[in-house]
Amino acid sequence: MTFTFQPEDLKRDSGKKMSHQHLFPLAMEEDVRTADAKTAPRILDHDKENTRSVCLLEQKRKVVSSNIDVPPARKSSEELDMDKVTAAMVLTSLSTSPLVRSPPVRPNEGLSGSWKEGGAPSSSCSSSGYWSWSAPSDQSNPSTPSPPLSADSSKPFRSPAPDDGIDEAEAGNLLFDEPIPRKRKNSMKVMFKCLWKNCGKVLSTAAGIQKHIRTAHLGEQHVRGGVVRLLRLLGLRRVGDSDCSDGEEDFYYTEMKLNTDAVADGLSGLAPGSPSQSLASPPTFPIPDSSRTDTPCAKTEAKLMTPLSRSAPTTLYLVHTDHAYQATPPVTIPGSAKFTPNGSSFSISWQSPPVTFTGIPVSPTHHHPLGTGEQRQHTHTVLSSPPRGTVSLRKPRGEGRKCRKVYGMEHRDLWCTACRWKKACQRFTD
DNA sequence: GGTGCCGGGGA
DNA sequence: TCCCCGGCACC
Repeated sequence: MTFTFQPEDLKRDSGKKMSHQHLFPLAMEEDVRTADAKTAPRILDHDKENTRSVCLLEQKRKVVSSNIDVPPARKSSEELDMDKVTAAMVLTSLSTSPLVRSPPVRPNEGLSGSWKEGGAPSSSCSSSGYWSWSAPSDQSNPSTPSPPLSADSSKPFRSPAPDDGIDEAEAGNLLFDEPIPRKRKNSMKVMFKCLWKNCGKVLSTAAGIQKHIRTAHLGEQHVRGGVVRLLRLLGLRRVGDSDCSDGEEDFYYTEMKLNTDAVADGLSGLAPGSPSQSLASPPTFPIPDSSRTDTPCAKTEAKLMTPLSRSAPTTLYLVHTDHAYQATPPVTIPGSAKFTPNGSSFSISWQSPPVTFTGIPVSPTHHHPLGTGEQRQHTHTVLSSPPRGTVSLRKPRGEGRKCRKVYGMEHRDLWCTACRWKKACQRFTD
């Protein structure tokens, strides 16, 4: 696969090579030293230049090979550095605000690569041009769908993190959403990915990922810093946090911007539910092939909702709660999310009301003495029908016999006035 | 098509 | 305010 960014990359590489001498004199010195050690006895200026040029060539080769895709064999040589790289990358991503972070500005760009969608290609991916491709197509032709995803392009967008299996699964999942460029504009979501080795869990909230890291990786001794962390999560992040008694987990997760469709389509298997995640973190289910299916996104974060199908429950929920007379919770979301409740199902304690997603649509529990069936049906109609333009809060039709039925047309004078006037019957009220 | 009833209009 | 009716939704 060829990338449109390659010229820029090459130019950048050349520029980097030039700047490399100035910006990283130590490395140059080291190279020169090693070269000098080899050719020390016969040091001449000309020889120096030669060795320097050789070093430049080598260095250029290094830089290029670190920026442009390298076959996977490269990983073995650099795998030991990945932890450092990952740590640096996480530091970078943490030191910048997730909202204003600009992908191209990134130290360690050559090695770590910006594995966000807009940045340089990831060095660990043999064909990572997908995300980088989408960026120009975003600008030039926003309505164009993403390029044909060939089979070998299924390793997009990925971090150089060591956990490749999970990343591949996740990346493959992220590929399933088609026109990423357009959707990314209005439906980006920041996810948090655990960078712990062989973990790679992705949660939708920092709290969730921190808790995950804390509990799953760092151990429980960090719970004591929960207050500090809570303050930080409440917007006081990294303020007064200098003692570093806590927050160690910050270095084990990173943020990544995801398309919400990708999230919606593929997030379900990502977060192995630490059951006390915050409300935004999606519950997960064991997916055997690590491919993501629908996620039960019946949560408050509308950002995670797919605009079409998955927004329906939310919309219904909102519409539903708008009508106060419909006292029942929106549990009759008609087959919206195909929950596959495993044994423990999940009664996540997020605020979305008493929904215990057991997979069975719960019928409203009105206590109408007579006419529960009709009432229920009416409620269902309200829920399943789109919000009408004409808000006709038409009263549900009374089920009892009315004057018309009781007395018949021939005894219309016996009707109640309302019935005579074609109004709601006042005699046989429901 | 029958029925309930909302919305509107005329007196 | 009373009375009537068109029209709509539901059955």
